[in-house]
Amino acid sequence: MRADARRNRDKLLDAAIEVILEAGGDPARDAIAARAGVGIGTLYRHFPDQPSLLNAVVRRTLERTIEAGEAALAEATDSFDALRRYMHSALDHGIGVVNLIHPLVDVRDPELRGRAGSVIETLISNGRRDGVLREDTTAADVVFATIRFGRPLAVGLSGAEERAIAHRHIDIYLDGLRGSRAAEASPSSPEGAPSARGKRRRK
Amino acid sequence: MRADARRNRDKLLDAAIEVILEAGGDPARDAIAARAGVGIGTLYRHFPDQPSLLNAVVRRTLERTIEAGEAALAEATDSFDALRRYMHSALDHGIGVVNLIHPLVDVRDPELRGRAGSVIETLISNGRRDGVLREDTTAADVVFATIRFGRPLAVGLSGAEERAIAHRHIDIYLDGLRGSRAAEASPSSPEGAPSARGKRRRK
Amino acid sequence: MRADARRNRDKLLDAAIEVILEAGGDPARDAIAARAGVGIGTLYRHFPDQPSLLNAVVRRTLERTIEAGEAALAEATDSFDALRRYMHSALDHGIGVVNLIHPLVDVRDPELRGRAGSVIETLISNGRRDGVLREDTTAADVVFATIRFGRPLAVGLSGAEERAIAHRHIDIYLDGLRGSRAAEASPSSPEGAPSARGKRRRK
Amino acid sequence: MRADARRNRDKLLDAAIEVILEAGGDPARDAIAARAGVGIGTLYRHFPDQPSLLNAVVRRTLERTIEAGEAALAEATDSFDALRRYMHSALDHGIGVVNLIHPLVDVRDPELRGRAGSVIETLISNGRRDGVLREDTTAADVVFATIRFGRPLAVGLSGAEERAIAHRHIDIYLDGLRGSRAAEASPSSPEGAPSARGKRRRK
DNA sequence: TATGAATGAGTGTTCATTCAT
DNA sequence: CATGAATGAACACTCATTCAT
Repeated sequence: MRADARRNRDKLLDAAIEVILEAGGDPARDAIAARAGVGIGTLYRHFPDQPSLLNAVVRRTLERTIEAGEAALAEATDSFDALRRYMHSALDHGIGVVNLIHPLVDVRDPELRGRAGSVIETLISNGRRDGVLREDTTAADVVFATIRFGRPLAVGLSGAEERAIAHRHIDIYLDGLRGSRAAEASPSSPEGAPSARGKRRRK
Repeated sequence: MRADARRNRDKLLDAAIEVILEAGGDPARDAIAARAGVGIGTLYRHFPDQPSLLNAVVRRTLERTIEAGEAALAEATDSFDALRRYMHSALDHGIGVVNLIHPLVDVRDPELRGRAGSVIETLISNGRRDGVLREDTTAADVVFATIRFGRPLAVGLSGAEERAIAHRHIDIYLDGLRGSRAAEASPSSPEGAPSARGKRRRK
Repeated sequence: MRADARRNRDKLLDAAIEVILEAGGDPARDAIAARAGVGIGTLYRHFPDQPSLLNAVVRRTLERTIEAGEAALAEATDSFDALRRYMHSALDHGIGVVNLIHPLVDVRDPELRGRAGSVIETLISNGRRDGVLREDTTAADVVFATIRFGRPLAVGLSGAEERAIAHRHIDIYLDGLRGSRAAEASPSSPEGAPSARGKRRRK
Repeated sequence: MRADARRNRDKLLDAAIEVILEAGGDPARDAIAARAGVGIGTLYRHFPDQPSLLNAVVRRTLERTIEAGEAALAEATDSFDALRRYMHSALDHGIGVVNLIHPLVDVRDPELRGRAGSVIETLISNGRRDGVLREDTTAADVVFATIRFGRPLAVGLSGAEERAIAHRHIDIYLDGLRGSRAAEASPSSPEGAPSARGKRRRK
């Protein structure tokens, strides 16, 4: 691939992430091309259809998120701190796009999925081993929640406000994931209730 | 207003809420009309432009949510339970639409805003007074979070899975909102609440 | 026909003439009904389809115009004055609607056509007999021109300005229809010009 | 601008003038696009909204009309002939569109307005200087009348019949604008009539 | 009989995608 | 390869007409 073509491809992906995080999951094509400073034809040359563009966007975001998780595992002072670093980093890397555009996306790459799953599992199992996470913590509690906190609330807040609120929500949520206190505080634990309730609640 | 016109208006609002929660914040007009079982012209008679429809949707959702909050304050066994009931009810009443369509909406009714603010403030101040919420809990910690948990993740999950995950996330988040004394304050955990709540919550 | 029904019919016709002269030849139905102060259903009861409404409008206008012509013949001081009175009266009676809506109208009533034709022919033949109209004056020179001057210019002028301009144009045009002067004044007649011009003009 | 784009723009303007003169002032967009032989999207690319299209149409017509007037001033044998050439040319160049679509149009270009006004004023002042126009001739007598004669009567006449009638009406009207003989021909002028008439006529 | 709500075909406009330059 | 003009299907909206109240 020629150098200029590679450069255009990168500009397009960056532009797509920006536009998606600003305007939602169904980005206007010319908006992306205009943001990237190229013609609409160039966008279609690099990404002939919608899935190919969105897949590339998700892939780029996932790669960055996984790297953030691996770094967190390597650098964190303890296993709770590792999870915390991971979730905040994912937010900063735009993990929200995954959710927004997912219906149209199909990232199958086994290597990528493997690394992503591995990072999450390690974060959770370390936390449970060290007694800093609830015993019943699942991957869904981390993955889906991270995606949820990455989505813009889109209520007219500035980007800075959005980010501040999201980080705050993550901190509170992480506190809810702590095992120790929950375990101590509720010896006659209500743990069974939620799942039971869940079953009854769904129609 | 004629009886049939009122009926159609209600059908349209219900349909709009359904479609918005399924398909996102910019619902296709014919989809709403078709869902309501009326012609497209009828939709435009009742809601001549997009803001008027979305405002009505938000208003209806807010009214229901406020009522749920007032009921929670009246019926809850303790102030943490009241907040818990409120957040789960808001989710069940489709609070997520508020977020999704907010950019186009402008609900100014002071009476409604007053009631909404009053419910939230009471829930939080009661909780802090009783030492079951973090000292630094703010309205934003409740309002924005409730909206966030109300939004569909839209990752190809069924409606039932969506709801189960959202309720689970709320429970974890609520645990994170517990104050320092929460551990001491709730040794006799609120076993009854969940099942009772569960029954009341289903429509 | 009940008295109130007759009243509604009249109100609708008056409203239709007003709306047509203001907004052009394709009047919006609800605008007419609203102007008349009745429901849209009432309009359709009286005039089940477009032609029936427009025919009634044209008929009413023609009747008034014919009466004006007959009065002009009876009261005028001379035959040129009769024609002048007729054209100005036709303008005041809204003759412009005839032209605007004609494509959709089909006034066949032989009696009406007979009276209309008779008035015009008498006006012209009297004028030629008295030497106050060009020898070559035809019915088309009067009928089509009268319609033309009755049409609003619609260039943002007020109703009063419109009427003033139209009456002024009629006076000038009538002067052009005078016979004596034309005959004497253009001995080196411009007759050749039109044909020569005609050749150049047609593409 | 690319050569093909320029070509399409011209085709669209020509088509718009044709359609407007045939069908009236609110031309159907697909009709224009179809007449021009392009897609509807192309029309919107060149003229994103109605005013921009109609402005371009008026501008083109005005330019042609002004050129016709300048040519008439340069080539005419006398000052009455110049005015006659101008009015007939304006008709041939579709001056009628100005009137039909004016409410939606806003041609502000000072240079264009200046040239247009200058041509008209010169035509009239020359005519008055040479004694071939009524002393009280105004620009409105020429401009508005020219527009009026340019409008189709739309009474089911063919294009050729329309044009023949309009040119005939112009010739008669021009005769009415002659000054010298008007004074001589109507010594017992009907001056009283207009005002008396005026009283009766105004409501 | 009058009313105005409901209908849906028709028209206006946007935007994803193709293709000539 | 890059560009941006052209295309037309899809969606938004209006309004003539019908019909329940």
